[in-house]
Amino acid sequence: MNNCCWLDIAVQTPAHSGVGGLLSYRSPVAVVPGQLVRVPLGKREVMGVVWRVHAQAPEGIATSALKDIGAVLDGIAPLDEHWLKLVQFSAQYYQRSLGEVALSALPPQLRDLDPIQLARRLKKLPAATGPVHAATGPALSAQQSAVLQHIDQQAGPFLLFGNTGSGKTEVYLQAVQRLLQADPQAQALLMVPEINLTPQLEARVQERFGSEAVVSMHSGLTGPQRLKSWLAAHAGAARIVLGTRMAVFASMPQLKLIVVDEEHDASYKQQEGARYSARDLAVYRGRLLGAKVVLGSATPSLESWYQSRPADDAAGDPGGRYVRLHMPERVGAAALPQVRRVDMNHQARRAVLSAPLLQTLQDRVAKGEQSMLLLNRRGYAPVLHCADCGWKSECKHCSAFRVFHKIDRTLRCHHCGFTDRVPRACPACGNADIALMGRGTEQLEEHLGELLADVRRPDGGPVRIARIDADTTKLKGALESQLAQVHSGEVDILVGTQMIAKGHDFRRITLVAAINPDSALFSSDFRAPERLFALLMQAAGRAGRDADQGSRSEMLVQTFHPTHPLFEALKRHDYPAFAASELTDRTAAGLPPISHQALLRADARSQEVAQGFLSAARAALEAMLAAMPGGPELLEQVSLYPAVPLSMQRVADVERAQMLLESPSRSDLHKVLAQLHAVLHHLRGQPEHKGVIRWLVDVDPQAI
DNA sequence: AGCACGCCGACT
DNA sequence: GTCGGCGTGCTC
Repeated sequence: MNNCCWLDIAVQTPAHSGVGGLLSYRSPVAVVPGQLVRVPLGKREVMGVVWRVHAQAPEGIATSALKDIGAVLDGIAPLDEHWLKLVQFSAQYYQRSLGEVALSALPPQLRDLDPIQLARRLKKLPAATGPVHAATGPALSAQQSAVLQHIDQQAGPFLLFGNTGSGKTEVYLQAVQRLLQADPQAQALLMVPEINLTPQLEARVQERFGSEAVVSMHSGLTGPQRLKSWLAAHAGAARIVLGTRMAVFASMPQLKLIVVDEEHDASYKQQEGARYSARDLAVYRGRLLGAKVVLGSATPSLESWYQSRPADDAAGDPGGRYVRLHMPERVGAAALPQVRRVDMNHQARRAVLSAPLLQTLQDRVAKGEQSMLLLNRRGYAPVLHCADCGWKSECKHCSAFRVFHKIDRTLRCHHCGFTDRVPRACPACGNADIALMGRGTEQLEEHLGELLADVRRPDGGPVRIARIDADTTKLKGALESQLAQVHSGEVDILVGTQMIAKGHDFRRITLVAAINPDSALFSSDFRAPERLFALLMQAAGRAGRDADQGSRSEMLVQTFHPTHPLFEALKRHDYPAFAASELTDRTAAGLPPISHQALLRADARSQEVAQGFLSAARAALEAMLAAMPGGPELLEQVSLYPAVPLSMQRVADVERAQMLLESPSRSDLHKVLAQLHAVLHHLRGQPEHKGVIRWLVDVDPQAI
């Protein structure tokens, strides 16, 4: 056998599996790092990515134990060094195995197809396109031109802080256009938070740059579509890649510009497997490549806002690492809607719709204008309740109430999906009089129909009410068709969850109302106010985007706390004021973005086992650090909190507990996290922790 | 994670 | 007598 070399190869094995690192193989033929290969692993053959190539056999493992690699996928160019580095960084930062991150960043079809099928697929690929011709865009406003000039001249990364309607998308498109003009080989990556938002951006980008050079990457694609997009990007033929968070891992050898639209959106954080933040990885990737990175939002995350703070010489603060660019004006001079707070303390007790809101709704309907009502709770009523014995519609598998859905008379758990028919009488005491508590979108829709039954549209017809939430959009294409109804003016009042506030342009809507936003003001989640503010600002931006309607569009907020600073800032459309007050609170409490957090979570059949595992981990970690050079200093910088149940403690009969790690220093936090694997691996073998189902690490968690 | 091997209950 | 439940252990 002609032994050319020994290889370290990344294969899909999770970090906790005992073979979390790179595996060594022997190769009879020359290969290079980044090459895709098939290798034997146990009884099967899997795909791997060549990470390192050695001329000598590895130490610490018998040469006889090393297997030969299988086929080399030589029809696919090796992944470049930057991609390998991005994956390496992600794996280390988010505490997962290299192979897991590498392989999940590749299209699944690449793993599953055998080499012959793959070769056939490769042959069908379109050839690389020539220079991309861009259609002429609209004339830029002065502030758009100024922002583009900054992006041209400075290194970034940039935080583009621009109101809804200020023309951020046009800035992105022009930035791409300038890039492609300056560098005919260059590629650009545009990310949006949700799959729902890709079609409209896709249409706009294709209209400008043609469809040849544009591909999409998101989880809604079929296997073959995704493979095709990936290969086109990898080969450099796709010059513009549009996608959701997964697209941050797209192989793009000529990547020169990354745009993260609505950068504050929580969807950029992956919530399973490697829990990466695509926004943060975009910034890292940009620095790695020397590519420009533009993060855009009307309500930036406090992380990005803080990171783009100007220097304060008096306080000795050198400022953040991002460049903040501001676009305050709305294109076409459309004013932001006027915000009116309705004090619910002065309304009829338990009224869902206040008198002023009802009156305004009637007026709008009579004038033929559209309204949008936001209620962050789907279903009919959140809880079913027996007044006699106190029974509530709890889910027997989760620590949550099951929600009453009137349409099919079911009680549904929104966490585990457990569903059955609504009981006729109280299951605990037999009382036939069981009552509904609270209101969801389904009930709001029904109530509105009753309350506005006598109101007529200008054409004399009855009010038309539509509801859009996760229940009405489950079927494929349902969201699109419902949105089309709204656009065509068939709908007078749109009721929905936050789903309707995000990104969709409803040009005819002149009234937006938040029905019951108060719970976020007093949530145990410290980011709840930030999310509420972003949601309401975004919803406000939906109203009256047409200039002729802007002057009379308004937003109503029903609240028991009308003087709350959040609503004061909302009334003035003043994100900076809101951010400043939040940052003051966060600083005082030592919370992100001032500090950095990680969560260690354990799942078990019982809460005791889950917490016991975490407590043991905490003790072992402390003992280990105390004995380590530099460890005691680290422990002073990194707080290890006691294990607590998750706020959603039990889901589908699994008890969940977590331990928070917090530090003002990101690097110190990571030094501690680096010790975790060894500790947890050791604990896992002990009999008292046998009941642990799984553990996971969440770095920079989005909710604690 | 897969995928084996391995040792105890209800079926052709 | 076998099919199959998922506990335990290994994968260069």
